[in-house]
Amino acid sequence: MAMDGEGMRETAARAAAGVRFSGTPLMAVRPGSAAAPAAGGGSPLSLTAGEMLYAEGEPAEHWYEVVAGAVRACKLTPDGRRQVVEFHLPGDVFGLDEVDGVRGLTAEAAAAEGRTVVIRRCRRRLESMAEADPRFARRLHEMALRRLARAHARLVLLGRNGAVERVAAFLLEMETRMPRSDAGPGGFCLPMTREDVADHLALTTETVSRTLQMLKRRGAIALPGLRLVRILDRHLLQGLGEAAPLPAAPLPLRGASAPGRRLLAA
Amino acid sequence: MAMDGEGMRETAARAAAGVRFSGTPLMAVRPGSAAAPAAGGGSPLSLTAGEMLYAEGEPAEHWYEVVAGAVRACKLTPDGRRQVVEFHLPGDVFGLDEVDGVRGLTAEAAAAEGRTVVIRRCRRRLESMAEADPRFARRLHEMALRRLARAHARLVLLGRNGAVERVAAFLLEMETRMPRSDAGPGGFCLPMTREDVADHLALTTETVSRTLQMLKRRGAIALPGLRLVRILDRHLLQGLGEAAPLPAAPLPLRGASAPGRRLLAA
DNA sequence: CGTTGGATTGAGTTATCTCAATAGAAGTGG
DNA sequence: CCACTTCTATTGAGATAACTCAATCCAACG
Repeated sequence: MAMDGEGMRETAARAAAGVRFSGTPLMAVRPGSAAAPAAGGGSPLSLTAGEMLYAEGEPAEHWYEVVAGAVRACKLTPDGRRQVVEFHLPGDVFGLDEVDGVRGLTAEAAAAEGRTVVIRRCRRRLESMAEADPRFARRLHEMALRRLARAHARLVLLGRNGAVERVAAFLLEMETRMPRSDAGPGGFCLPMTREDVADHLALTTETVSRTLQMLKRRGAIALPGLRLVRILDRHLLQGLGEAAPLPAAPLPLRGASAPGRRLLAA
Repeated sequence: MAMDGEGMRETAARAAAGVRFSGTPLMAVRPGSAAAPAAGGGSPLSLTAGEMLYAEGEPAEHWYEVVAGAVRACKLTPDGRRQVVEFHLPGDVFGLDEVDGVRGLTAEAAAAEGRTVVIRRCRRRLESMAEADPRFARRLHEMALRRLARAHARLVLLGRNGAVERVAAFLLEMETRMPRSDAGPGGFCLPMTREDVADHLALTTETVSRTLQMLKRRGAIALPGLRLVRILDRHLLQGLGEAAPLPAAPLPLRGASAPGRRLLAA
């Protein structure tokens, strides 16, 4: 597996240098900075696959940083349907977008191989920091806005794209977010099961599986291992991930919905 | 139409008393408050159906408040597909969730009858206010978090619900957000076309139409006019809007996807 | 080496989409 | 005020992408 021994220590070291969300450090640990103490403290938690960190509706007392593995943030419907709203990967922070101090999502360890490690810290402390330092508060606000923009992009993906486009977009996103440790260039390890991917893309495991195999047959990706993916033809994948092939002459300027056609076959 | 003459003046008056987003006033105009001048100023704009306020990618210089009609905030794909991410209704403010000062969504007047009226104000001024008053900055942050939670709820709706559930949820939401001016108790006017609704719920106009007619046949709603809706059986709608009917004995605790079955017929 | 849980593959079903036609409002100009 | 156009909404019939159910495969693990 990718996230143990050397690999894991490397990730932990990077985390110690500054908490990140999507590439922007939340708290750069400059010596003497107000942020330094909070970045230093915190309790590491080690979770096995499926373990829950918190559930929707609970009071929100902590926020978290992923060190290794992956966390899924999901909504559950009373009848057992599940929507994975977001995956949190090593370096990401999560659990600080709560309204009125109540969890809006459920967070569970997703990584199926190895353990998922997170660092837990106090929300109260973060809040007092934000009150003391307006620039820090602004940073938090900006992070929330970025997540909002992300959620909007996902709405389009789920609302207006077919299975091929969803899976292609997901693979391209994961490639940029995961450390490319295995499988050479363009290769990475998916830290979650097909079921998790399906619940994220609003598909079934069967459709995810079939779509991956189709992308492989088409030469867009290679699947060197159960969880390993290597991007072979990024351009092809991007084409599939962005839109359906444009219709020729009678361009439907307002045809709002038209998922990719005839793409699973051959 | 509902939003002219008396009705419209009423809405404008309410707006003058304080800018609201989803029930929480953004700037309560207390005499002498720092917020008062900003709430007072601003240029009113009158738009005809389809007119664009701003487009994705443009620099974001202003924010807006809806006075009458409705605004749709949408994403457009290069091939003409559209996803209405949110509708902004009278009393709502929008256009202040931008990342790096660039529009992430396109905003257009949606209301098909009458004109859409918005008030435009300077983002710069809002930002300096936020810098001056941490409590105000906090309010802005909270509003963003609320919109994020809303986006998450919509992800579930689009990802894990069938057409009936989406339409039912939409009607219930609109009932709470729209002024109940026409059509008596539980009655309101949809300020957008079926196409807008379809692009919001990720359906086609045909499916929206068929679903509405089905809800009418079932006695859940009445459709006294083209755009008028009256909720007759809120309980039934809520049942349809929340989840598919629970399967009897063999409960699929992990069956993640199962859109409502056999609901369009009869 | 058998067991277990995830992943894949196959065959049939269906909810929703597409295409096409009709019906109804709203607006325009004589 | 009434034809005429135009846009929106509804209804019908057939096509299809994705789902469901079911079987098999495979890797990991005890």
